[in-house]
Amino acid sequence: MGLPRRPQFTGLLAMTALPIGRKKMTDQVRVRFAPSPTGFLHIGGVRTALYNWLYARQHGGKIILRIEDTDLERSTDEAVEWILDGMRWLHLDWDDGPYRQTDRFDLYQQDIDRLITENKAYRCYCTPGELEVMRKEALAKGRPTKYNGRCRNLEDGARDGDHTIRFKAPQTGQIVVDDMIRGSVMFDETQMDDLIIRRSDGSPTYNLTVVVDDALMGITHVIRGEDHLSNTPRQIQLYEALGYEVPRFGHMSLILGPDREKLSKRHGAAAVSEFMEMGYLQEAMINYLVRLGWSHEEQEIFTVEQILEHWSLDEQKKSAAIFDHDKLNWVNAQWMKKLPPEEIAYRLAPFLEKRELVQKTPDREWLTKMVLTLRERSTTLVVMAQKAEFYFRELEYDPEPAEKFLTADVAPLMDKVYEFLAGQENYSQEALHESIKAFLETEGLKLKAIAQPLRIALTYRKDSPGLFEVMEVLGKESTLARIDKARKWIRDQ
RNA sequence: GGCCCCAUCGUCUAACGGUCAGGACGCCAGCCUCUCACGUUGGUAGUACGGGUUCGAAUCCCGUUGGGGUCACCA
Repeated sequence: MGLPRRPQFTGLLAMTALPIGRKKMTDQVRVRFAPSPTGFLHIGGVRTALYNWLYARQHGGKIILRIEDTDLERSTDEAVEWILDGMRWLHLDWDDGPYRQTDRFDLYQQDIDRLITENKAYRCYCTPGELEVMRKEALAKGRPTKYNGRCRNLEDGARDGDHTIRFKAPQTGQIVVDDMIRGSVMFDETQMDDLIIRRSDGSPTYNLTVVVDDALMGITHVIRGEDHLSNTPRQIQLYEALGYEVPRFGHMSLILGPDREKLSKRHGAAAVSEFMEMGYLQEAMINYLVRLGWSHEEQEIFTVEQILEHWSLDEQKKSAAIFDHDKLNWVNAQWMKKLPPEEIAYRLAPFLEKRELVQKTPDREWLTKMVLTLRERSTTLVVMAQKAEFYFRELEYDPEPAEKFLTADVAPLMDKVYEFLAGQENYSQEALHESIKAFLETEGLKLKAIAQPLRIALTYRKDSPGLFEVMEVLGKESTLARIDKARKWIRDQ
């Protein structure tokens, strides 16, 4: 339909960055969002992106987008698109990237070579099958499942063939993670495993690539989910082995499902795209997500600008939060009313198209008026599109209320109302309200007497927006046609 | 199971060691009203347990319990 379509993504929000805490270029904040393109963009990933974005914008820093696609088996281009779409939908823009790790394999290889040369990594010839056996054995005996070090001190050339590269993890001492959210967390190096840093097919693995990239890209703050906390000491060992500066870490609590387990698809929606399709507003998603684990006074509804002004990473709660759809719905409903109706009309358009409801070529102004009648009773755009249906096409009467209200005894009254409305020219809701009230008074009647029958006639349902608003949006012609149709329906009964 | 993290209403969260433990969602009831909503008023409901420290503990310490995460040639 000829509805105006605006480019989905603008870099506009980048300009809302507060110039607070701006520092010299040398210690400028650099954060990154580094999703792996192995599926849909999880809502938890979105929250990570959001926190990084906020942190960068608050500190006048940069945010880098990096696609971690070293898992050649599971990574897809489609998933990369999903990530970008999600970021754009939420207006989370980035300053650099997207980089893809598959474009940077030679960089990782250089550092792997360096580790081998410096005797900080070694070739491991154990097969997946052998490793599996070792692991099962260890688990059965009830103790640590780490690699037994069989190939750790192999003579050069002692074995040949397929091999992985393992990092020789230091085994003495302790590692302290000074976490921005959790405070200091200590790990014992005896727990550290000799991680595989290069697969037998030559591709580097996650723990190596994150470290190399974060170091090379000058990342100063790593903000990510708590599920990465136990990876952190391993990564710190790698930073040190490679002689790179260790960044600051901040591990945010996870989002849980109602059963208190990590939120996933089986809890219902977990992908951004689903929320988009369910008709949630971008503003509401951001608002809801930021309130999960953080609060400011007794405020519930925040614009991005307000979040930027008040939010702070170190005020973030440490405990995991359960995703509450009811609360999201409420937040969304607030935003449905808060955004300008023209804006809602604009965003509603695709949902109307999906229901094939725009054949009437509605103009923007008309659509806005319609939105005004619907927004108080629509939690999402999908709900609004549903409720809008009667404006666009003729429907079957909802049988129960039709039988109850469209009865022979209201027929004469319907006739009178029809005649009266036929004589009216001003179909603004205010005028209609006044004139009909006055008219009914002369008839010695109350609005109540005719409200429900009229409602069924005009909207086919027993629940609807106010009658006068409906008439205004419908216009004189449709209003009369529908009342007439109801009169005939009554007669045919 | 090892290691790590966490713990205030059902849920999201407030509370410099001194508050009748506050707000929000949900739920219930009243009001508003042409229906449904919106709005509004009120109600329901919580410091996991046990020890300390202290004149005084939701708050600090220890333990228990509970929940979560993580232990891959995934990220």
